[in-house]
Amino acid sequence: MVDSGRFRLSFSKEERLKGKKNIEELFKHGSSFYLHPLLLKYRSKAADVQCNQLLVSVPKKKFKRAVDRNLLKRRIKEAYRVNKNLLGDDTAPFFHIALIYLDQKVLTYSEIELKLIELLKRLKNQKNKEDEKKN
RNA sequence: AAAGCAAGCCGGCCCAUCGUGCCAUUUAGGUGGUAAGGAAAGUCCGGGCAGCAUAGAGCAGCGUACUUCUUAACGGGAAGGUUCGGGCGUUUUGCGUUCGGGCAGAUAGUGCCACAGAAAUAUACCGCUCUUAUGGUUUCCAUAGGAGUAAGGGUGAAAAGGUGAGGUAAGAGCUCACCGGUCCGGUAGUGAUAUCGGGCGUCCAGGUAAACCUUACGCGCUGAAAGACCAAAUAGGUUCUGCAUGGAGUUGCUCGCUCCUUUUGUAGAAUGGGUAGGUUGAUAGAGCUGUCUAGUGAUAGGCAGUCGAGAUAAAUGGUGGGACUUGAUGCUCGUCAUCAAUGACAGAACCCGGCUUACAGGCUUGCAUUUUUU
RNA sequence: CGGGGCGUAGCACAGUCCGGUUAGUGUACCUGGUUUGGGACCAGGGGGUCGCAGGUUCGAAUCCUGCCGCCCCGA
Repeated sequence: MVDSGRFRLSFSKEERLKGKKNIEELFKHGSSFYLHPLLLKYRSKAADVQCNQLLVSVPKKKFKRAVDRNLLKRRIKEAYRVNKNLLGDDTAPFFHIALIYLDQKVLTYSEIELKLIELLKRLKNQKNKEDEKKN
């Protein structure tokens, strides 16, 4: 399942972050990058997960209409789906990731994708550093 | 044909490809099917469903308010009544028609009615009329007082029915006619009411109940985070068993034995509650489509066909191409090319019936206007 | 999903329950005075679709209805 998911650019239920505990832990102890308009929070989870897990959030305060929030979440999830191989191979550690949209306007898909690629590259670098430390 | 008003309906297409939820199938790859709305929205009403409460009735509280009907129910809807306003027709101030807004009770009681005004629920400020006294220029006028008066003036949103005639010192439903009001009776209607006849001038007399209130009717409370079920890890509860231990008795002492509303520790087993988490509730229903019957209609009933999302940190998106609409630009002015808007409002969260609000564009019907053709 | 509250001058608030005088207070702003000048102080002044739209009423910031915006609470 995990391998096929990685090669086929899928984004299935297993790759979504859920559960109150997981999310509270991520927001309490996770590190973060910010690149307008996205805030990326992450926390490495070596042991108990089989793949990276993602959570997307668009604040209700910024977008009152449910249509706008759904559209942005879909665009972000799509951008992650297409570009998630930038995080590298399927070796541990895996991450819990939260993407929070912080702009006031609805940006187009191409704009969001560019920023997300940049963020994923940064996260990859962070992962490599951690590996070096271990070695 | 054009623009306008009203009502109703539709409200986003096609192909390829990469992905998402659910269902089916399959040897685990995969394949097939299916996937938001008319408002899914606001959460303003009403139900279903679930738990708790509950003998019955009343009080309190909340809601509704012309009539009849409709419905599971409603503050929704239908038909009717009445009144006000607009349009049209007739005709002349009535009737008809159409569109829209209202609708229990103000003689059951209480409260309030600022400012202005003499007076705001009761009144004599100015005025009008008669009269007494005094004075004068003795027809008449002035001053002071008494009586009558609600016609006129002025104030105000509002001043004890309107118009006309008679009447009078001046006036007044004081009297009369008409209109309006109210009460009683007849007739028509299920009824709101309508209409006819008669009585009432003590016609008892303002507004406000979206002030308290009265009357009639309705409502138990909570809300899917309801409720039901399964249940890891950790800690702890209860019971049983083993071992160790404390106290009392037996005894001179120890062991042993017996007892303790069984002290404490430890090991094992069983068991209930219950958290994370999961399953269910939860998608075939007051369903949809067609047709027939009943009814003015809302709606009801029969028959036939049909299954159209079921997520839960929450499923519909990305890319490329083509139609279509709109806008801009270009010019060899064509129903051509290029570019842009990827085209309104807006995303199911237990389910229904309504209401309210948002909505680009298109289509249909009706109404009246203008131009062209016959 | 359910419940509650708020919206009044540039800003922070009264007034709303129980309708009626010019919608008031502080601060900010403007003008003048005071001072060598500034601050503080004193005097005067301007500034309001009372969130929007309907309705009830003679009269609405206030009562009723429907919208809009903001904030808070409940797992």
